[in-house]
Amino acid sequence: MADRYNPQVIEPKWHQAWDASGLYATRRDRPGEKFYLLTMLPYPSGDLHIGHWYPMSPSDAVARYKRMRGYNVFYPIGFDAFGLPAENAAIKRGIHPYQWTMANIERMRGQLRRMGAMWAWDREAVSCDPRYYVWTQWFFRKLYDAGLAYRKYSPVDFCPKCNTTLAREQVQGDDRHCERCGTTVVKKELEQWYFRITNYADELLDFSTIDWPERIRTAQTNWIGRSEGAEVTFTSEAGDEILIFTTRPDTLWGATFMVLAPEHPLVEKLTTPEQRAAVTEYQLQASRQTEIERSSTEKEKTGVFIGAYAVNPVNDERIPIWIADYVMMTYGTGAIMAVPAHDDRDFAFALKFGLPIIPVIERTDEIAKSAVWDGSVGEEFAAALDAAGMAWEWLDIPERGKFYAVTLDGAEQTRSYAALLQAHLRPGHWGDIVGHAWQIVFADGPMTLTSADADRAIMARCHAGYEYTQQFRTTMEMWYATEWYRDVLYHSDYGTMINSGQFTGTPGDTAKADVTQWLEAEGIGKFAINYKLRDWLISRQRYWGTPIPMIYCPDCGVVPVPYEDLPVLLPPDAEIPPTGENALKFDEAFLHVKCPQCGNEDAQRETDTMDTFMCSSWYHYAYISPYWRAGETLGPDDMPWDVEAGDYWLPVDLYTGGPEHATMHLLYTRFFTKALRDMGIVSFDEPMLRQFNQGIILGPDGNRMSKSKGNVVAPDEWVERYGADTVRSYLMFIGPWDMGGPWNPQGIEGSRRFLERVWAVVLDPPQNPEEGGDVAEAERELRHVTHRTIHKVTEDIEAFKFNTLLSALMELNNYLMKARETVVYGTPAWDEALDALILMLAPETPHIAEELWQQRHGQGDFTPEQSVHVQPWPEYDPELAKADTITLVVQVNGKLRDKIEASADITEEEARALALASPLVQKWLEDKTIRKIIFAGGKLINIVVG
RNA sequence: GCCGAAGUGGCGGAAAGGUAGACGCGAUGGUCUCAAACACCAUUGGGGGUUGCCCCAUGUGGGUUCGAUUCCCACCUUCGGCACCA
Repeated sequence: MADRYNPQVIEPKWHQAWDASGLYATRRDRPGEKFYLLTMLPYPSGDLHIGHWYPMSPSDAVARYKRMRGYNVFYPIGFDAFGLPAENAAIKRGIHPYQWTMANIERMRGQLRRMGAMWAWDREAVSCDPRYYVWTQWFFRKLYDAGLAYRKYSPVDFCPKCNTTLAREQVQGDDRHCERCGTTVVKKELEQWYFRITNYADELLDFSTIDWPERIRTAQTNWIGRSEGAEVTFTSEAGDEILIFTTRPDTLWGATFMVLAPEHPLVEKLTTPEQRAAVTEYQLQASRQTEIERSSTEKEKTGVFIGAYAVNPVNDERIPIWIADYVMMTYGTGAIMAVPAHDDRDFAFALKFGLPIIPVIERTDEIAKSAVWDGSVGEEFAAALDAAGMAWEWLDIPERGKFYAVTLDGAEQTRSYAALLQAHLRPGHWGDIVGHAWQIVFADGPMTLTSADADRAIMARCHAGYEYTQQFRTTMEMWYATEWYRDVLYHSDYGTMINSGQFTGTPGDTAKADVTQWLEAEGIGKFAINYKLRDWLISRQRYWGTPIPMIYCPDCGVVPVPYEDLPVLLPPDAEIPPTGENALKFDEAFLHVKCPQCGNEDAQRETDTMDTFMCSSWYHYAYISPYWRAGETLGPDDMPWDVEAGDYWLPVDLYTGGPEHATMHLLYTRFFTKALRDMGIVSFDEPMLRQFNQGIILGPDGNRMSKSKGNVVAPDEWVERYGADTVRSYLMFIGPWDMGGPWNPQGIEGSRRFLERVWAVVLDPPQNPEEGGDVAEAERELRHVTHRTIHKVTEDIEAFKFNTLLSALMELNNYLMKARETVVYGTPAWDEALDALILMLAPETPHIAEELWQQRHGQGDFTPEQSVHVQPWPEYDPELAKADTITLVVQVNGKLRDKIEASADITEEEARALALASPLVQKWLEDKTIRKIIFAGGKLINIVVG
């Protein structure tokens, strides 16, 4: 009997042997292609939980697999070591952020090594090391020199608790809270540094050269938010030009008012004295708004009329100008034309404030509705509707009574209905048609809602004729009161233009382009594109980050730190103020500096540090040659890594990580590479060719793991109990890698049992061997099973389907357990099967695979050439995988009726004969005629009877 | 509201348009044991039955097909992200 499987012994043993033999040193001498596999670098928060292992175990398996396939694999790791938690820990515990971070990194290195991953530790890079951040600063300077970094005085989101500004991506939720600590952010006016990521907006929308998950591409596309439309100049009555952006120039004729953002610069000038007080009050309220925690997501529209009017340039209509907080100063031009008939926000605003709503685009479905109140027409109306084939029903509104609710389909029917209605109306009464047409039909003829003037005329007649309508300010408001109408009152279709002067009748598919062209010809407006994407705000008012290498001189102004003076070092002895304020502001030695341009002694350093996403935008380059040229003097023409090595390894072939970075890190790093390309530093357009996002491992209760829920799974204790191989394989077995799922503390037992059984199959002799049997046949069957498994496992690992990969290996092992007791034990086919099993386990469970491989093939002292992890991946032989017999599935009308063992190369003729001969099948054919027989894929036959 | 993902046994989950529930967990019964644990063997979607059988079942309702968990249409639910972007 061999020793029992004891991971506590073999795992440390192999860690040591692998390290000592240099097995995982990065090599370029293998015959195959290079493969740069990158997994998102961890933040050293202190403890690794199982959530860190979840992305890393499968990534490591892929790296190992690729190596067995002959690739030169580069699989580096490092630490994203700047950031707020270190500073907060410093305040709380009186430890310097550097010490805190380094202690955590040391602890995590140990935990990561216990996983047995094949990381290239010789290429480790830590972003808070001055030898690292000197290059982060160098990149900042290059971006500055390229005009991609600029400083702007602007209102920014500021977290009072973290004491720093946040990028737009880092502010979340309706209450606009800080991503990190949950505190509601405030607006602050500060001088801040930005990167011009917006220069690359269009290029960032192009994913054609990279294989990234759809959800990431969609998230980035939505985030960049490109819209095409037009900029159009409206003019105030006093002659001020008000520029607006619209995606719907085809709706210009329906603009019945304008809305400016409360902070729009023209508000001051345009506001009339009578409205001044109300406007100022509203502006104040709006500016405070982000500071107030909003309790509800209901966004009731608010706004104030500023007293002034503008002229709609397409039809010379005089329209009022309002301010409202639903218009953002930061998007477009900060001013809009409001087209309430075809924009839901404008529609809600107009309804609330009684502004006219004039449809200028036809519905594409041509549906119309008409409500005719009981008594407005004679009783013969119902029969007339039926005779004309018009759909109607009686509806009853308790306070208002009954009405004929007529639904009309198409222009033709709507027209004839208008005539029919008019003919049946009693004197002094009316009925409305809404949707495809917009009319009030009176006994003496219809009035149509074609303009704001028409709206006023209609209301005047209604008010005079029927007291009930006097509560309504506009025709649309009156119609809106009938609930049954609501779904046809507003739409945003691209339909045929109506009520639009010379453009009336322009079809929806060309309307936008036609109007834009005309606007340009008339000099009223021009084609324009807008993005939601804003420039990347990188300034952080914190100590623990990369100092921004800039100097402010009383004489020269903003002066960049010369390349040769880099790095600007963080003062290691800085005192972290308990308030969380930036220690650099109080560090006299850091702060005061001589101007590098004019020598003025009163210059000051920039005290802000960079967003840590700057560090992670280029870490995959740092790994190429970590701490490159440390201590040397740098210049603008240097290369930030070993070019020869970079040319070999770059770009990243596969990037694995979480999808939560979709609009931050993954967008920034693409921008960064494109900027480097334009500087001539790299020659490719995208940093990572392929990306795969894993899911989230949940707590045993199915919830996200968090300290507050008390459901965090710590890997250390599980490794102690079961070994790293069991933890690794269980994490891969739970389910599809990209789906995540709950950690089941009982489920892991199965993974451990599986490895125990592998151990037993490989090392233990038969327990109750069977006597006799056909050896050749048994070998053929075993080879069939082995090669089918190789095929399946190879396909699965290529597709990152580790759960089904492992279940295939379990099946093979289950088969071997039974086969061990037969004559096949000890045959060449048996040995081949054991080797294949071990080789296929090597990527997922590297320690047990190494141990078993060495027990079978080891020759004394371990050398890296002998390792299971450099053996070639088993070859799949399709001939051997083929089975001799199949189970022919026989269906009658698609229902399973019999299964018949048959030769694998059975012909359709033979299959028919077999199937029809089956008594189980014949039962279902009695009294029936065979209509058709389908023979599919050599494994199924379906008899169709009727 | 918009975008994305997903609904299959008691649970995690399998199924190139072709035997629904692979593999594993749990459960039940058995072997071993003084006993327990481990291990091993058997059973394990629901219902019926004449027990070498049948019916029902993949969120709901339709459709395409000889055949649908898979494709199409509509809807419901859950999770994740974005959210007044003109």
